Amino acid sequence: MTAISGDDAASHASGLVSSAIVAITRHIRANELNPGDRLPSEAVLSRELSVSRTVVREAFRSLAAVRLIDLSAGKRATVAQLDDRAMSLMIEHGVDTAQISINQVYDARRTIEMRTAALAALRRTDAEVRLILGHAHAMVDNFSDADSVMESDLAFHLEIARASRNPIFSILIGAFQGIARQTWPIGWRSRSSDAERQAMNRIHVELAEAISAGDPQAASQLMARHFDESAKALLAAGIA
Amino acid sequence: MTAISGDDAASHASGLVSSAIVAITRHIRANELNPGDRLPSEAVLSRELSVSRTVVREAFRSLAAVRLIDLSAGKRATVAQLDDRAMSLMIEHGVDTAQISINQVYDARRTIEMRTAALAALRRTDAEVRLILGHAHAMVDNFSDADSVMESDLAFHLEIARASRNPIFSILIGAFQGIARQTWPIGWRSRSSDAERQAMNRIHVELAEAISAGDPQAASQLMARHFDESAKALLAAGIA
DNA sequence: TCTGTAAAACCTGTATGACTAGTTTCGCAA
DNA sequence: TTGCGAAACTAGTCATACAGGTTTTACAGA
Repeated sequence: MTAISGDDAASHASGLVSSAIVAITRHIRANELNPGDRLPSEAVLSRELSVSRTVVREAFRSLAAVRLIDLSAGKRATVAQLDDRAMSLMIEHGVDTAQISINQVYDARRTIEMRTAALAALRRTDAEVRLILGHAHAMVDNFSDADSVMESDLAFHLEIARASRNPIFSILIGAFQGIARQTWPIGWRSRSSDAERQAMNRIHVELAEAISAGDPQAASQLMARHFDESAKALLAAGIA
Repeated sequence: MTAISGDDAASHASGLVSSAIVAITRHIRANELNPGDRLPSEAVLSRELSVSRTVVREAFRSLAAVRLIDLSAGKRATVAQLDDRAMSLMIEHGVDTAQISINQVYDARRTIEMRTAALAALRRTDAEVRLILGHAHAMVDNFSDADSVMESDLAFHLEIARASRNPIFSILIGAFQGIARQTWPIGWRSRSSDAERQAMNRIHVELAEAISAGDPQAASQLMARHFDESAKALLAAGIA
């Protein structure tokens, strides 16, 4: 285990906390730590970096916020597994503060999900196909319960992202779901007839079947169609 | 200005710091704060939430780490503008800890940049076209200086993302550049002849011209070709 | 009345010490 | 050898203090 060097060679960001953050990430890299591995305690770091425990704690909090490390009472900090929590916060903040529009989120999702659908068609396991088909059918079956349909919808898209076997896509799709939960009911209500709603549900089933059949082109095109129709529904409801 | 409620209705995350984070983000939402707007001081929040200043500070650090707020000495915290710093950290951490492969980063970039190229062709201003063409030509002109070519290359892609007018894409492309800086020289060296290198540079010029001409299909296809050839070069260098 | 400036008030960054509560380690006893 | 309990370790939170920025206030001069 390499000792942590206290000097602040990299990073032009000022402040002891920033330096500590750099030192800690360097420690993770230098020792090739993997998710689950433990970091030095606050007391040790505080000594090695010659800063107060306060500074180390704030650095730890910062790293935990971007999900590089996990913190919990009594235990040492550990290297974390990637997840979408931090990214979700950022996206929601962007929308809340009018820096990102709903349409922009939709376009990003469409772009990414056309790809996840194609990759899922190529790479999905049988177990994944069962899950994806299951969510699609659940949407059709429970279509009188909007909330339940929404949750199946979200799970459907996330499962496709997982089947694409690229964690970047999973994280991004996961991060968009907070916003999706806010806009989904609007799209649902703007589809005035049950027929329209079931038509949307049917696209999901067709998409699941394309993935099941291992047809990336069809999967990608169906995903595109799905997003285009959702965009139309939102437009009808006045979402810019 | 609404007062901040101290209760912790939302979020199952335990701990006073997590509660404070929730309370502060709720404050931003409830008061519809925009980038640049000031938050209450640590002392005020500490009083309103009935926690120590330590807790508020750690919450602030967490929010600053995900770039929801800006901190600086003596000044009150302000709502921040979105940028790619936090996302960069996450991506680099994912690669460092073997949770994300270089190929996965490339696929994500390819997916997104095919779209930014198409959108840029549709939406770019004349000023943006000048910048994009400028970067492409700089690559051709300075091609004996690898470092300079790389920086132009990165700036080229980022400018296209900007011209796509979707901040989500800008942030993502920006976030990938840290990794790109690490792998770029490998791809460059694996192109053994100057002819090969200039061929790559020429694709950039053609792409810039497609964007300039307002041809989204061509721009998208050239971007795809560019990534496919880069992937080939990396494959030749043994990057999985 | 308006303006410029200096002092006062305010605010964050960092350090220290203390105490609680959760976790790991280690040695002893069965 | 195993199981258990005490000791050592560790993080969470609080209170306090002070240095060094920043903003506000109030006063003096025009």
